[in-house]
Amino acid sequence: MVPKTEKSSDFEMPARNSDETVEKKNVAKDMSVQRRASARIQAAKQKAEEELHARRGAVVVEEEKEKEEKRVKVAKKWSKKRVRNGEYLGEGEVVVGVASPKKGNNGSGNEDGVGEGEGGVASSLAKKPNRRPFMQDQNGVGDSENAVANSAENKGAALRVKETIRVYNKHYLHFVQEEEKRCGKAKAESEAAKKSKSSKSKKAGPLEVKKTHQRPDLKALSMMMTNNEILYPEKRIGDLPGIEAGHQFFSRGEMVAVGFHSHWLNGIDYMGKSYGKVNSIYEYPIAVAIVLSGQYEDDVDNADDVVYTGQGGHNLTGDKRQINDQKLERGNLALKNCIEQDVPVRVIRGHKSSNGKSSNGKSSNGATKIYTYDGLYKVIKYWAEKGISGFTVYKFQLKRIEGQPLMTTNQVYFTRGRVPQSTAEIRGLVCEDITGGQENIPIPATNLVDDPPVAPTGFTYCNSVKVAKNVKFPKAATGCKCKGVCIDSTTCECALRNGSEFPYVAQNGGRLVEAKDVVFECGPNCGCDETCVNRTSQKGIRYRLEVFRTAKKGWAVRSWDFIPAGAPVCEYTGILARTEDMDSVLENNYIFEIDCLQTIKGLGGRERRSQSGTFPSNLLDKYDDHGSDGAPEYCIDAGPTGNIARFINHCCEPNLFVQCVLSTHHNLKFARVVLFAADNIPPLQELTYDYGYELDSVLGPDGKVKQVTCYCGAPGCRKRLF
DNA sequence: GCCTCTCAGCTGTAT
DNA sequence: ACAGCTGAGAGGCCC
Repeated sequence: MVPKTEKSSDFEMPARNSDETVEKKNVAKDMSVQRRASARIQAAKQKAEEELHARRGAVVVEEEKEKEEKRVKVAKKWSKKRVRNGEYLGEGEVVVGVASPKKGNNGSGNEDGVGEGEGGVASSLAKKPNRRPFMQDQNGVGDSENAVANSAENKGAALRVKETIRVYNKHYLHFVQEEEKRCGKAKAESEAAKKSKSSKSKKAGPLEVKKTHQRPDLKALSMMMTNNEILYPEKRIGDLPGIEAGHQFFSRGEMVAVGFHSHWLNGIDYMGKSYGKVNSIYEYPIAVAIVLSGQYEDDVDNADDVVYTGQGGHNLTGDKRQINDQKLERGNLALKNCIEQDVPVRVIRGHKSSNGKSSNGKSSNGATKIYTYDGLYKVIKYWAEKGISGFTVYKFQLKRIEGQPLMTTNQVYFTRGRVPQSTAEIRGLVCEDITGGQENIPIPATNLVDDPPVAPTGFTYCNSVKVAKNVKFPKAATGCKCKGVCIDSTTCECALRNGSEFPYVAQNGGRLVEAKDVVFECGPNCGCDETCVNRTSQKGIRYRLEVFRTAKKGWAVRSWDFIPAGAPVCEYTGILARTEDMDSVLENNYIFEIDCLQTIKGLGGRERRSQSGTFPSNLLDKYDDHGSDGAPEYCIDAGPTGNIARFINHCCEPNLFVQCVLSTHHNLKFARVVLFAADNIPPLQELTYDYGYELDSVLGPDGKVKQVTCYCGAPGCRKRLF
């Protein structure tokens, strides 16, 4: 393969991921050694939020008040259940009836979130004096004028949707953690009981051990309802701001969390008769959303016509067959009423993922089903017929409303179906494995942009961090004394360092529950073995990744597998060097400052992860020698040598986040830098993280502030990389 | 009008 | 294979 000099026009985001340095000659003594940081700067986002608030205006205040009263009611209703649901109380530790502004200490470390002014964007659009349900126009599709006026708010709304789902995922993982703890305890108790039983050979009392997990997804939803974290808690007709046709959800729970379809079990979501008391425009019940489950893969693509079977008459506990006649009531009646009153219905299609295995043979993901919003449909007609079992079933014919964006195959189908299954199927393959066999799974490179296509060159692949000669790397710390795998978070020393909690859940091969200041993993001197969950980030690449060429951003990375939120993607490797030694390096875009300490302390414009101070000050005393309150002393240079992480691009609204991890030693200055999934990431979506440059922080050779345009394309893009 | 009770509805996950 | 939990709607109760 012949290396090719890049055309500078290819690099509007300068020299990111290029293997050949661009414009070197123009830079004499450039101060612009651009360094990535683990915490992002929020200025631009905050500004956008403020503008949004201003736009909402004072009118909304009154409406919010009204809404607030309703929230209090809902919270009261839910308070009992919440107590029953377990110990984890979620963020804000909400007291009944008090609406809590939430801080989204999740994922990318973004602040704000859903809670603050929950449903705010929507409410300004939705609220009419007589509480008429939200509807953009008679067809349910906004006219162009409205569309323009709403587009800016929709951007914010899309972000709110994303944040809400992150909150849901966080609650979900907390409850998985709680359940794993409970099951672990139950297992240990039952084993102990067995032992004593056999030793005594006496009849022990019946010990009921509930092994199965108790639906952490449902608990997460309960939690969100209690905390008023549901983005759109009131049912609405028509589209919801921030969710356009083609939007993918990864569980029924996500849709409930957003308020897109308000039940995790029912197929038909409808507004009941009680809505008629406050709004006499319609005859209720009327349907607002339906889920077509599992029958989609045999359907014709872009099918605009749907025949939907009504609900009822099923044998719920047994074989799920029809055992009774369906009646024209509840959801069925709601759909019928939609015909007569010309009310559009949101149609969501559920698809099964074809397989859950990655090429390494391990079970790779948690998503077995995804749900795609297919747009607004109108119910054309309905009829009753005798079903296969001989009982009456109601059928509803729905037709997609015209004027909505057409679904492409990629949007409609789960993209996994399009993923290559072998190297022979890969289009534009330029390198079968850039790792040279160093990773568990080969990482191919593809190039459909350049002519002739070239492979990434100019670096040596290394799957672990190499230490520069002049750096004294800390010695390995003493570890925990656990045997086998660490289970008891009250005795495992590594868990104690994490605040008496394991930071990971075992589900899907290990997932980080939430972003932390720093994660203490088990290391070489620990008593546990390599299967211990507290070594999650040390297990190498888990997903089938691909390096691919883009037109504007150089190289980029995507996964062929679904990556669940909280799963580790890769470590950032390279040469661990002193930051001051890097000042003389020209145009190196691969330097990552290890700024764990600065993030914990919120120094240098970095956003703190733990607002509530979950990182105890005594620990900070223990792991910090107070010698470096200014700039990070050490960095990782992935320029000459590095791994897959060096190809991952920046994005202002990324799907990965940076997590500092300590495993072999406990020196924060030398923390490992690991990238985790902030969201559920579908196959073939580009992987990105926030480089975290502070605006105006990079100076050019002339001493002036250097500005570089960002081309990430995110709706909330800050327009500048730095 | 408010409160309480009943029951339809089918997914997610472990085995 | 099986646990899971909301919310519509009906009925009862009180003012």
